[in-house]
Amino acid sequence: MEEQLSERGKRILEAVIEDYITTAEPVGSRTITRSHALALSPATVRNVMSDLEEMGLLTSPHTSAGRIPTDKAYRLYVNSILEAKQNLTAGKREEIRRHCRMAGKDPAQVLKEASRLLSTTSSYMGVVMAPRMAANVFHQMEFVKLSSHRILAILVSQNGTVQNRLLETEEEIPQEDLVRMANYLNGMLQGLTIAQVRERLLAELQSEKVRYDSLMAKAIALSEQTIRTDSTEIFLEGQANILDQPEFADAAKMREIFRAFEKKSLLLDLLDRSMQAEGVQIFIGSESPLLKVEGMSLVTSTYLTGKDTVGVLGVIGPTRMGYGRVIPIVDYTAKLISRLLETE
Amino acid sequence: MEEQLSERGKRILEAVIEDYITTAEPVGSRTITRSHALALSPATVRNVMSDLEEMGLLTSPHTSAGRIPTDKAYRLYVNSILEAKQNLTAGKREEIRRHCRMAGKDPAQVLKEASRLLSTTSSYMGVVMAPRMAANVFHQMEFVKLSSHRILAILVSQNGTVQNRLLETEEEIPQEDLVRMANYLNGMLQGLTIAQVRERLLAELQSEKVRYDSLMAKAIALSEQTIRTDSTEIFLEGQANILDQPEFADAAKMREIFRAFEKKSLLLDLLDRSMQAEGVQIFIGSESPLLKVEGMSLVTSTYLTGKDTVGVLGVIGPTRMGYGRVIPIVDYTAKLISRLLETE
DNA sequence: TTTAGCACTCGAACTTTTTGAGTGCTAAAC
DNA sequence: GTTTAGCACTCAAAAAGTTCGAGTGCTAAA
Repeated sequence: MEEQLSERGKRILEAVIEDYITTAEPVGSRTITRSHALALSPATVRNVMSDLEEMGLLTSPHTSAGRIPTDKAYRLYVNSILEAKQNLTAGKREEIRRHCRMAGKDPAQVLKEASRLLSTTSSYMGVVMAPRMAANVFHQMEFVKLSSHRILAILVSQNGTVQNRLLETEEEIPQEDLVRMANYLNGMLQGLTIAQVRERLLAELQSEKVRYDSLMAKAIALSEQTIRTDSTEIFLEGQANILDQPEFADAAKMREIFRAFEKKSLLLDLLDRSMQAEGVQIFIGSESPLLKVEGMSLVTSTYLTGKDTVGVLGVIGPTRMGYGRVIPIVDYTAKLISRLLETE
Repeated sequence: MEEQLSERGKRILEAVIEDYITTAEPVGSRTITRSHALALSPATVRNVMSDLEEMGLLTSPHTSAGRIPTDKAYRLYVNSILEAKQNLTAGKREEIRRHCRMAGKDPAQVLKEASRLLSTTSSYMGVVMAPRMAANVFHQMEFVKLSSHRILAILVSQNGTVQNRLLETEEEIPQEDLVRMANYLNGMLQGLTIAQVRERLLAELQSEKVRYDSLMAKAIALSEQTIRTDSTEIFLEGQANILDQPEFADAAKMREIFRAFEKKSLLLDLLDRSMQAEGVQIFIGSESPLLKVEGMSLVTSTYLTGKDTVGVLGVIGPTRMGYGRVIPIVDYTAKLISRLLETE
């Protein structure tokens, strides 16, 4: 631990990690000398590996097996060793762009597609957290009368997000009243964020002015109902991909993972956390309670609309994940999505 | 085969099936005499079971194991033996109703919720096929201008289904033109089904009248773009539930199942097929190519809006499924959904 | 400092043995 | 003619025992 890692140590650690990433088997000293053209004998490598184990970077599942990297080793790997390799080949870029036919899709569809995209290109799980509704900018509201007592309220945000809600009314409201209500609201709420809209509506409900105008009171009540929901959506795609990972081959483990990701609240916490900082972030196994148990890692990046960070997306895979491959994928996808969501 | 099934044979077959459903283990003659209070010795039961095997209703995985029902036996079971037990307890009904907070949800959300509901109450997979968009009745169309070259087209059906699409336009279209376009279309398309709308739009595109009115031509082109998509949506929920089924304990099998249900086209075929007949239908293992390989069964029921069968929902589980429990769940849920989707 | 050599370890894979649930058949009992 | 007790037989699954080999740590020589 205290001793600084030598250049040679680094190279060998890197070799162990990379072998382990591809094979999922404990790596022995022989294997390394063969595959990684180091001019060293297995015995020497063994000595170094022994040092690395001392430092808490490697462990062996049992005496007579090879060694596997610890979470600490992965952390070191992604922080310092991996640095240089972060650009995507033109081919991969093309592949990502080709895969994503986003024309004519509204934001929710774009994000879902992005999640699928992340999962297929990485061959792990793709995850996208949608922007909080509250941060969207109100554009316009519409009341569509479906039948005498049923009204469909449609809320359109500046970025093209549509939210709708069926409302049942006590008494029938004539069509022209609905139009007037919508006009009134649209005038009042133009350009506010949804969060501000919510505040405004609540304030308005109290005000004198409204109390004497029953139509406007109704308008506000209806729109308040429409806007009430605010669950942050998470798109999680490609869960079947992790079935192919050898470390999850046994049924019990699989079940555990599926259950863990079924309730999305823990995942939400984690994604929220990764929204604090901008750009690519990596959570490795034990660094998060959700990932720890299952031996998973998460690579995320925030995405923007305009200049504001609004959401986060990423890839979830085994701790033994091809970070060098996944990081640029996540990075590039985030930038792509940011561009697609631009409100122009 | 040729010999008709005796009353005693029926009772024993029923016993085998019910035991097998609960334990997932081959059932032996001893077990039956103990658990099912038949006044018979194991030896007698053995003779009868031997007959049943002859008839192709039972098989044994190997000589010294108990017996398991064949698909043919399940078929017989659900057709003739099960009949009487098809009503749901009040408690279960209450549970289903309680689970489903549908207030204010549009049809798509209702259906998704229904699928989840089916999966949790049955503890298998829930599946719902949404009504074909083409069968919906056009209610109104709206063009919302988001920015100079981006228009959000919103299509509302009579039943509250909302479909929207972002359109990029070459030149800027003024707000009042958008309103006029919408009015024109709404007048023209009122009350048609979406299928008819599509035809009408294509016909209109050809017509003389439109050719000289560029605004209307534009309107029709835009709405035609909006309406173009027609993929039938399928909501499949609770896939994690099948992880708990002992017959799928090994990883390879699991993977196979997940892969099979990932591409939904085969499932779509099957669901389409079950829409031919009204009410509850059951597909057992070998009766369908999709289910055969994985040893699964499907219990479906059609649901209606008004008097028209519009969609189908159901439960997918192992062939060894608690049919007696699942059938009423599916039946009741279908009726519930039909009621919720009523357009009044 | 590096490396060849060697005894040692220990899980994985394979083989053998044991166990017991379950069968089919026969002959006696009802 | 059914039904049942009795018994030899079967065969997968579990348990116990073997073998195998990748990999280690240590020592001593290069």
